[in-house]
Amino acid sequence: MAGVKIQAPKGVSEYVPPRSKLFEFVRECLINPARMAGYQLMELPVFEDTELFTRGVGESTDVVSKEMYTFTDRGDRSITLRPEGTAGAMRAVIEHGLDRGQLPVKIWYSGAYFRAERPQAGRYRQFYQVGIEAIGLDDPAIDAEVIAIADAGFKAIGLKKYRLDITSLGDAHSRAAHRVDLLKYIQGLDLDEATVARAALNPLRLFDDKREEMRKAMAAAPLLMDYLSQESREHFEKVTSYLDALGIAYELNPRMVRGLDYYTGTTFEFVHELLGAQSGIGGGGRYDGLMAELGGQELSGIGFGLGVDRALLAAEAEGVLAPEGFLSDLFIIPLGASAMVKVLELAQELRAAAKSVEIAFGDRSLKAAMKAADKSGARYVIVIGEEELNSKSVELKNMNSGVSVSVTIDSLVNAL
RNA sequence: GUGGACGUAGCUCAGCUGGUAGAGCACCCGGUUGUGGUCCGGGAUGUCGCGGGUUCGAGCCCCGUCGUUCACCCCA
Repeated sequence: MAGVKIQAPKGVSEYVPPRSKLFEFVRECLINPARMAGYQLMELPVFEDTELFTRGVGESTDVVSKEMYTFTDRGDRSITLRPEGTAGAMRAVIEHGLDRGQLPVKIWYSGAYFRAERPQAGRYRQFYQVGIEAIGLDDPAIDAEVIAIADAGFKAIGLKKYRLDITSLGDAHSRAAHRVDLLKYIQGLDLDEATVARAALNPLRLFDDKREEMRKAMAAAPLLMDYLSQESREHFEKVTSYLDALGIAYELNPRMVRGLDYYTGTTFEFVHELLGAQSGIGGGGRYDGLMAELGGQELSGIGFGLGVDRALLAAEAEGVLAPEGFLSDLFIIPLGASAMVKVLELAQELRAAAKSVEIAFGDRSLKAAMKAADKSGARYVIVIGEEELNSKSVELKNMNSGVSVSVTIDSLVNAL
């Protein structure tokens, strides 16, 4: 009778209790620093016009050329499930004219993203990110702040075993000059077909090849850092000096490669030590041409995307537990049908007073209800039956110490 | 997209050279009157991922498929 079992689509990440508690904690940690710095929420669609990504992210990127979930809707429009957040955020900023108001525009967002890749540890087809964008400011101090906000998020989670890689991709002139020399260098190498194809799309990608022989082959390749214009170099030096002042450790990594075409200038990546092949827990950088490319004002911008799934994996690898603040304050056990009404009322009242309350539902034995109270992790438990309804007082039991004290029902709020 | 490993109760796994399945944990009930965590007793649970093949007979062998996982590619 029962049909074939329906499973979640391949490679999606989903979180159910008890692990979802840690997910909630991790995501909150990553969002909060942005709020504390005056960034405001932007709630965006998960699907967009396909062209937004081909134009914004770049057709030469793997993300766009082979990892997008694209479909045609009923109006014959080409729609794509967002593979990243920045392009959509820029589109919304332009569409709502935020770029014509006070600058910088500082926003944060969080949600699901989609990439049709082969799943792997820390790599999912639907995954979660927290991102921020600061638009309309060239000040290197904002670069440092953006990086500091990401770092604060990881620290809030309790992560320790990660490092920050940072580099500068310079401006268009710097990159063009470097590209000529890099291509010349690459032509002198004996490469396989696939690698030649990659080099044609974006020669910088070869710096990221994990194969030992390629690492050796690229060891003497010209570095973009050596081609930076005076202006780019000064900007970058200020960014790093600010990070020094903030006590944020970083590693200059001139071979760092980012997968999205819009990056310019300062770029960075947070890498966790315990994560395996998919070790990047967050990354970002400047995208000084993106706004104009998408039809907006000629404004520079900088932002990041932090991987909630990977940060969670990192937290687990480091033994971080969800804090106790996620447990209930009180667990109420009604005894007998007449007590339930009072219990529902009481719970409503206490919750309105910001106390978290759980109720033992169902007609189960007191012993079973106590066990449920124990497992819920609630701090206190009370039983409400005939006696309590008459006396208007309850035994407030501390589940940790096992000690209980008698308090009136009216004074419960204060006792918790 | 390419390559390797794996797929047995909710979870972690065992299952000898093929003879129609087991453990631990979790879960439920109980250990006499309304208070959990330990202990004791009892209990439910599986189309052995799915489909096909070989065989008298397959969880164990073969093929396919779906999924998981690890790496490459790529990236959060």
